Amino acid sequence: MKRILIIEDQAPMRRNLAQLLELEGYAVLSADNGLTGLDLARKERPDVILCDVMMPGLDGHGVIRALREDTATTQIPFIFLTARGDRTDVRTGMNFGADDYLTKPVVRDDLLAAIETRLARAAAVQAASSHGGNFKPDFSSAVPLESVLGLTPREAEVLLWTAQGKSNADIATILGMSEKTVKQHLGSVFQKLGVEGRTAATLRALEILANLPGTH
Amino acid sequence: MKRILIIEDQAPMRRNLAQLLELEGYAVLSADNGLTGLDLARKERPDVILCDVMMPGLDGHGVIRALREDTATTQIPFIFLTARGDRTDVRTGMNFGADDYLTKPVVRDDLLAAIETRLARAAAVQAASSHGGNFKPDFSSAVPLESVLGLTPREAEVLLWTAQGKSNADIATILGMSEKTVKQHLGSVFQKLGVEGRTAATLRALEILANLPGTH
DNA sequence: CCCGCATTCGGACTTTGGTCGGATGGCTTT
DNA sequence: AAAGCCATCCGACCAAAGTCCGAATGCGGG
Repeated sequence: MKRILIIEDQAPMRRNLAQLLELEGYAVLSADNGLTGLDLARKERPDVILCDVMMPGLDGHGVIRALREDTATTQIPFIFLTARGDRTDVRTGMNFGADDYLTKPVVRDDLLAAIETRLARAAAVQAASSHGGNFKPDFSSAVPLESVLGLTPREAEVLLWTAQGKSNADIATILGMSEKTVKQHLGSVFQKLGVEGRTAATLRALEILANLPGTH
Repeated sequence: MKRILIIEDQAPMRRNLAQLLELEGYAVLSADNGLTGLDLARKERPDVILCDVMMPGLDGHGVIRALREDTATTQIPFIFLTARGDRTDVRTGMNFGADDYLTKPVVRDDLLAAIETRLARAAAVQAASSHGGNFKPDFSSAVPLESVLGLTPREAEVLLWTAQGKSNADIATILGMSEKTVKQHLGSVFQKLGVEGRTAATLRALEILANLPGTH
């Protein structure tokens, strides 16, 4: 079940929204001010956040700014609620990284449509990144292995080819060395990584090569 | 350099936007109608799309609907341009999954702020999914290997343990069979996957085990 | 200059991985 | 019921991987 966080200082409006969403099958969390809302968002990581702009203390803009600064909450869809016709408010909110806004009084259909759209969008992004081609180790450079695992340049090169499924003989040809030397280097690698066998070493290498930033 | 696609049927407005953005250091692509815009978006995968709503033929809503249906373009930030005060247009656009909107006439600062915000947001999402521990193969079940690679249950189990760096002897103990049998199954696996050696097979297995959806 | 280190290679050996052929039992097809 | 397919299993044999010696080269810093 999807979880929605409502941050709204006016009690009747807050209860209205909560009731409406609960009837639609959402799990609702509520906060009556920016600070406790921010706190709840960080702790609970809701699927969508609904937040009023005008609030005493920490207002909606402050809330989203704080959320967007934290990598843990930065991708949570954020919809804010604003008074009708206040164009500047809307723009500043969107420029802080909000995903949508709704003008008060909130119409039921608009609210539900906005929430569902943002949920669908978040799901699409997630699916694209976790399903599509997420596992793409970068075999273009041995440097990361060298620095992260504390290997020598040559050892790192040998491991790089090993992690691509090459045999010792192949690697010897590729790197222009004797097969004995390949074995020698691999032996050092095994020792430094504390593993036995090339497959275990490959796993360690892939952990690094597949988690590199900026490989797109 | 970031690439921006402008879809706008009115030539003066289109040229204005293009010039402004080029001065800011963006690479600009232009289209004067929905269809060619859609085509360009699919081929070029720009970093941001700027699109007018009112256009003869395929309008802005049609464009975004088509883009959101295709997984390749679904996460491209989409900002649409609308005539002032047309609240319904804005809402339907947002409900199709647009990321922001701007009211015409477009103010320079609003435009740049909106673009930068969406770029930053896309970058944040990307960083979160491709940087933090992305490589987490799920070794809890052999079924995916079985179905995706067309292996028998036993073969899939053997491959599952092989991909975790276990030796044939270990696997024999774990699965309660002779080491010879482990070898036999692995041989079949190699043949079915068209690979030589356990490390190459491990890579193929990880491609599947690390890309499974819903492992969060 | 000498020491440490990375890199290179060799021989001889043990262990592991991989292939080939053969056997069993369950299952469907004829 | 017989024939065939397939998954599972195993033994013997050969090839590759990995280990334990030793040793040569070249490069940088105390």
